[in-house]
Amino acid sequence: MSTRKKRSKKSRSERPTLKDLAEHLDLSTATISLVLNHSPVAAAIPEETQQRVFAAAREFGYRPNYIAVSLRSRRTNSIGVLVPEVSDPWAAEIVSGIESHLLASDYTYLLTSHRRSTPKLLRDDLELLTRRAVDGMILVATELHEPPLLPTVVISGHKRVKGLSNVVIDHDLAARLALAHLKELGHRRIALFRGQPGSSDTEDRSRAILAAAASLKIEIPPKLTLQLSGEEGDEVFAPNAAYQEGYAFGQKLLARRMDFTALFAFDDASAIGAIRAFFDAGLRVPEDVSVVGFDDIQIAAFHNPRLTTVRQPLREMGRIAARVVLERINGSERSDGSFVVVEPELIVRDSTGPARDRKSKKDAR
Amino acid sequence: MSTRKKRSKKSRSERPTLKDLAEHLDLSTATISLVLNHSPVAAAIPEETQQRVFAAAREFGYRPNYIAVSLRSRRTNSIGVLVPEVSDPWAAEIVSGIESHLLASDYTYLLTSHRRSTPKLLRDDLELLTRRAVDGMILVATELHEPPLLPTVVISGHKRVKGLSNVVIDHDLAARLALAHLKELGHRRIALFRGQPGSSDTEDRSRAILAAAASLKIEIPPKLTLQLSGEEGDEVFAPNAAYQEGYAFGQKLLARRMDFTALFAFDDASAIGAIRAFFDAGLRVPEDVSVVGFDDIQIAAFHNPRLTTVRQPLREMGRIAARVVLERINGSERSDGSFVVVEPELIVRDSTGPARDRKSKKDAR
DNA sequence: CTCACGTGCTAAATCGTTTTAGCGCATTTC
DNA sequence: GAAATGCGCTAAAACGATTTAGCACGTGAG
Repeated sequence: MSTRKKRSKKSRSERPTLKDLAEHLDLSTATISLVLNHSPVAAAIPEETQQRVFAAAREFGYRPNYIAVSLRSRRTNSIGVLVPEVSDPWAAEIVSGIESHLLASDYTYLLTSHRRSTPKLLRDDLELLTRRAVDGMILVATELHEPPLLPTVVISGHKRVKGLSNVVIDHDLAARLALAHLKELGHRRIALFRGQPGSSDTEDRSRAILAAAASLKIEIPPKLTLQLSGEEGDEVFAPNAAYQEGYAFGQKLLARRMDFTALFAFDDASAIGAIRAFFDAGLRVPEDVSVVGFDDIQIAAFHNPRLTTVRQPLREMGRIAARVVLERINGSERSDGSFVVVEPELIVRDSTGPARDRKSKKDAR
Repeated sequence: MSTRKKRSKKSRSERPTLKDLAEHLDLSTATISLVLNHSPVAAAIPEETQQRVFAAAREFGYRPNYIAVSLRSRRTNSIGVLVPEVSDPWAAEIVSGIESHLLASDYTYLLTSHRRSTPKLLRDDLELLTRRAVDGMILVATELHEPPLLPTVVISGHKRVKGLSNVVIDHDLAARLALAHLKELGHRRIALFRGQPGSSDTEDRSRAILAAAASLKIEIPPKLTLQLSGEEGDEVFAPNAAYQEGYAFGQKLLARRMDFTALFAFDDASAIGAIRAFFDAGLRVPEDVSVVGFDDIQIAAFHNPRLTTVRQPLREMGRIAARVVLERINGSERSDGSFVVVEPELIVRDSTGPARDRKSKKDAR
């Protein structure tokens, strides 16, 4: 191949550019670009020339420089994804769903964790992603208070903000499913873990649970509702915060008068933490206390006891969010302040059982 | 401010460019760039002009266009990170460590999962990242067989390849810690889960374990060693594969003659899966079988029973890997085929206990 | 013969920055 | 009085693509 010689004339190991091809083919870069991109303008170029171009591109292993293309086209084919913490299994599963749709659509994503930091730092994260010129954003469980500058969708957000799309779960249904199940098992007075104040799901879920409890005549006394991350106002975000807090709050619950027969935890992680605390205090689950989680993260089905939980289709939600941002970016989709609502599902496993009657329970401590 | 007027003359909502500033200040873009970047050349420019430039930049909210800077400087300040699967808690924790170092160093990263696909597809992943013009790569538990084109470090890799840096754990120490612990508890014949054939840790860990077993006179019969993902050769990667396989293999183990008193699992996930299988078969852990995991993922301390495991400092390994790529990219670090070795630690919890003697065990089934 | 149109391309602008070479002028040096 | 130096800045090229306007030439119609 004489071409090899020609190529090495310029540079050994660098990737070939359009200019290199142009020189080799004795054509202009314009022509080559037109042909390679199957531009309609290229219709006028005879088949034979086109073949020469394709052949050369193949031979040289030509790949367009992404940066240059981005500069010209003003799009990077990348999405910014902001999660509370990557190593949280719940978030990881959503990210996995986002990823699968994005990569299949020839997009990449930049991931950042805000670690539940202050709103001010959150602005920095958004600023970072914007500076990196992402085409759109997906915010996971993170509330945005002002209209975004880019196509944005938030997963588990509930604010109706202009320019924002939301993917949410039907919390009323979720609450009814879980509480009806507990009621059927005889539970009448239960404890509740509310979410972190920063988490965008917290308010809506609590509201729905309280409403369902009222209509089902289940008591959830304020004394027995604990807000995760609520009291210490900690800036530092421990890696295993979710389990850890469930544990601490399980203990806190036990320290109060133990007149509840079930716990509805904010998520599976805090449920598992609480179960650990109950075990350590000599209680059994579900014999002494029933526990219902939320999310159905992977471990839920393998934990001991297997966790009864309200399943969120996390992966699916990620995929939907990805689809929606791409639609907003590429299409003429209006979807301002739109909501996509997905259905929860109650997965009954082994962490819930018939309620003990109150008196014997008190002895159990 | 008359500037406001001047700005809106050109474009309302677009970000201001150097040219906009230049027009406004009646200077050239060159000068402004020089000043803003504190270039030594700018030393000749009088303090007063510099202040004018800074002030205007602040007022206009000027941010250099990342794409343009990248095109010129031929670096994107981004790293490609390739993991088997994002939602695997083990990988997620490593990613979290990578992220913390990278973001602190003003780098971002592109994450992709290869989902243990074929080597051919893996090439596609690398190709994708290369096309996206990352400055370097971190491969997690993924073997590379040829010298990389970019600064690359692999976590848990063991190939000594030119141009590759490795972050590995001391598997000999890990094996000795775990097996000595089991021996002390009276275990003499144990089962073993080997890793997935694709996982770069598999071989080294197995070798170390077999060596340690030999020197401690512990039997690990081939009949009782199972290779995860080894037999079905499945292309499809289930999300919860790790737990699931542990479960399936726990059952498989029970189906064989149950003449082992302990299981050393390849990782915590398969350990937890196996424990689930043992429970479902009516066995207790650790009373009937002891189980040792590997990794110490977050759930390990909260599982029931709490998992005894060989701790890998996953987050730390991620951070180290990030540090090393950045050194390779920016510095004159040679580090060709270098190895950074981190220390494992045995965390004894509740999934291991004294070995039952053989006969009574057999009855237990 | 002239005009229109089609064919097969290319020149040049553009995206937004960085950076090198150097210009024009004033002052100092010998 | 010529040469050197310093000052304060700028022109222009470069990074690697995309895309619009249009050129030069040939053919066919009227």
